[in-house]
Amino acid sequence: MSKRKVERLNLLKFMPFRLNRLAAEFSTALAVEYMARFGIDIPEWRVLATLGLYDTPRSAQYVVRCTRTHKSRISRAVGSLVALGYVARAEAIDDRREVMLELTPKGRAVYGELVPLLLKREEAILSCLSAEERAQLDHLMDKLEQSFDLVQCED
Amino acid sequence: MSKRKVERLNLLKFMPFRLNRLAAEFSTALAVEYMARFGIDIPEWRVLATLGLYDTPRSAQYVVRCTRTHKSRISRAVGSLVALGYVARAEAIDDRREVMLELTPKGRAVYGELVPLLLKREEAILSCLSAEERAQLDHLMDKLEQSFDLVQCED
DNA sequence: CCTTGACTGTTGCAGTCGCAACTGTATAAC
DNA sequence: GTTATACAGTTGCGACTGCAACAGTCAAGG
Repeated sequence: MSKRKVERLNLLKFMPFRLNRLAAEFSTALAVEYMARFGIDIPEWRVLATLGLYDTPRSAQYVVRCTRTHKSRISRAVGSLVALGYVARAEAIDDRREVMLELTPKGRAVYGELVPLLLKREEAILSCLSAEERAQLDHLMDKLEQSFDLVQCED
Repeated sequence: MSKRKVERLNLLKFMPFRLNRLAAEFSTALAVEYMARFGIDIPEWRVLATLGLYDTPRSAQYVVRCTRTHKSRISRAVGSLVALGYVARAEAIDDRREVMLELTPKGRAVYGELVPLLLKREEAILSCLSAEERAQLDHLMDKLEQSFDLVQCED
């Protein structure tokens, strides 16, 4: 009796594994656009993307919340971007603990050049899905993100 | 003239970013099950899962292909698992370059204990989706994986 | 004012990762 | 048999990451 059959798990059907693989592949496919061309990596791209979305300076803390990336990672990414001349640091006037960040003209130029390339790449990858499937994907991501409380990024 | 409006990109709607975040959150939520309890990390879990699916030994190279994880990472993960007594290494008879791997009884016990826990966790996280939505998710992942050629893992 | 606690951003440190070089083995060509 | 090429797995090394400790700043309470 007993000796129940062992429950098995197919890694290829296991969602966290699949998501990790897909995310890694997706990122790698896009990274070629900014890695070599502009000398920036993923965390740096995230800072660039966050700052590029607005026309007014944002604090580092804001970037941390928006990108859900660890503050040490953001801090170092900002350091690199400043060294590259893409981002300028300035003290905040109202709260001198904060570091206000904004894109330099050079940084804006890179942003303006990079965004269409990345959107085109994303589009190319998602082109294996129909319009309806893409809407589904968007919807599913929304729901999963909400269940993880990943959505807060107030303006 | 000119000075076209700069195309912008909302990171929160950008699929590679969303996938990365979701994958990280998903993995973290599951990692608590095996990290503390059995002292293994993600690459080690992948090896365990691959070997646990079958009753016969597999080569390290097989695990590499199946998990799409770099061979150095697999090599080190196997080292840890051997040290923990979960996995046994043996030379292959037909090709002495290969290292054949199989779970020890202790490793099988861990696998048998771990799998239900992980499936339960996965289930809990995906429970925010309806049955239809889950089928959609599965289908979308399949299509995206195929477009990346992530599917090959022959038996 | 002064103390306490909280918050922002930086940095030292230890752990992890991927690349590339290396060892040992197999296979093919001669 | 010998040589050359290809492959499996390991390991040293440099790069990156997160954690925790830290310095500087702010706000509240006595």
